[in-house]
Amino acid sequence: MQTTRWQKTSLSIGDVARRTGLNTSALRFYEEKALIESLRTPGNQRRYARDVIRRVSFIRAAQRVGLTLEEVRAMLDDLPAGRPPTRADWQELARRWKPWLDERIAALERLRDQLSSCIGCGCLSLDSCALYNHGDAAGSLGPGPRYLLGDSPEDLRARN
Amino acid sequence: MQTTRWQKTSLSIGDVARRTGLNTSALRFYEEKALIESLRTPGNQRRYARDVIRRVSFIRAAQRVGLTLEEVRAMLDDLPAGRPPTRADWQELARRWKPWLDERIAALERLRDQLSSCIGCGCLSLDSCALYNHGDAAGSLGPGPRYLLGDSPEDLRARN
DNA sequence: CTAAAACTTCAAGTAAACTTGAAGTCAAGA
DNA sequence: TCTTGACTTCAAGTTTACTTGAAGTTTTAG
Repeated sequence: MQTTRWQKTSLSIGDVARRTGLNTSALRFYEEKALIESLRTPGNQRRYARDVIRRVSFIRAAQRVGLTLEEVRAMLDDLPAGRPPTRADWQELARRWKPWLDERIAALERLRDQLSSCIGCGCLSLDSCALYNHGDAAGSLGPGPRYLLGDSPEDLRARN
Repeated sequence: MQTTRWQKTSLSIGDVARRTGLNTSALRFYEEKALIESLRTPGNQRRYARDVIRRVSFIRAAQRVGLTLEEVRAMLDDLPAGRPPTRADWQELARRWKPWLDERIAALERLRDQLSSCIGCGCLSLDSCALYNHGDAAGSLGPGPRYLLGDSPEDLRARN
């Protein structure tokens, strides 16, 4: 474990793990998936540029709102290759991301409102109920678990 | 394939699949996970009560906002056993669910605002930046993919 | 009554996002 | 110098939520 003396120019995988809260195995996995990159020491150990922290943090933030790693990779591909991204580069990325996030929020709000008005409605004509419209955009998300940030129902129940 | 003559009292697995938009295999899987239940014909085929449609729709809706099947099962366990749930039962469930959904929406909004103000800030003191606070509640969600409803970044880019 | 459609079980496969373990190499402090 | 701790690769395992396929049975329409 290296102690920060002045300003380190390169970080070991353990350094990055500590600063991002991720496991080293996750970082190697991300590299394998071309989400991050590294140089090697003569002894074949990874050394990361400082901006990898920002990059990893972005990845995690994106995951939290429901993006897959593939989707995140696609977004990160828009960042310039070869040179470390500037503030403007990140801003551009954020700008592109925001409407997507806004849509996501809107969809969640729609669903909440639907549920409030529909789940309790007791309607017997199932066909007219928004809950039963399975033909909408969110129909087939594919396999695998999907969850977001926040509490589980258990947490909520425990709280009352 | 049975044609609805008057009002059927029990539904085959194919009926339920058609009405919910799910695959029959998914319905068997849900039953295995105790999310739904069925009776059997003398020939060992499944027959569902009509309220299974509502139940399945609820499951899908909950999944869309990010609940795991386990979490959904926990919520459904609050419904009365033995008798078909009444309108009041569903209302109660919706009531319990709403604040959770609201929290979720709020968290998404917080994240959006953080990103708008933070990603583009170019701050060099990483420690003070919200993006870099990996110690928050959403830190460890475990393995597996997580995604929600909505467009992928590709969709958004294609649209402009 | 018979053929086809729909159903049954069970085992195995898939995808995403990692983790774990084995077996060995590198780096840093005493 | 030596001994840890940190690192390396690679293969295999884990979880969630299903799907697919094989091999056989039931139901239903004609």
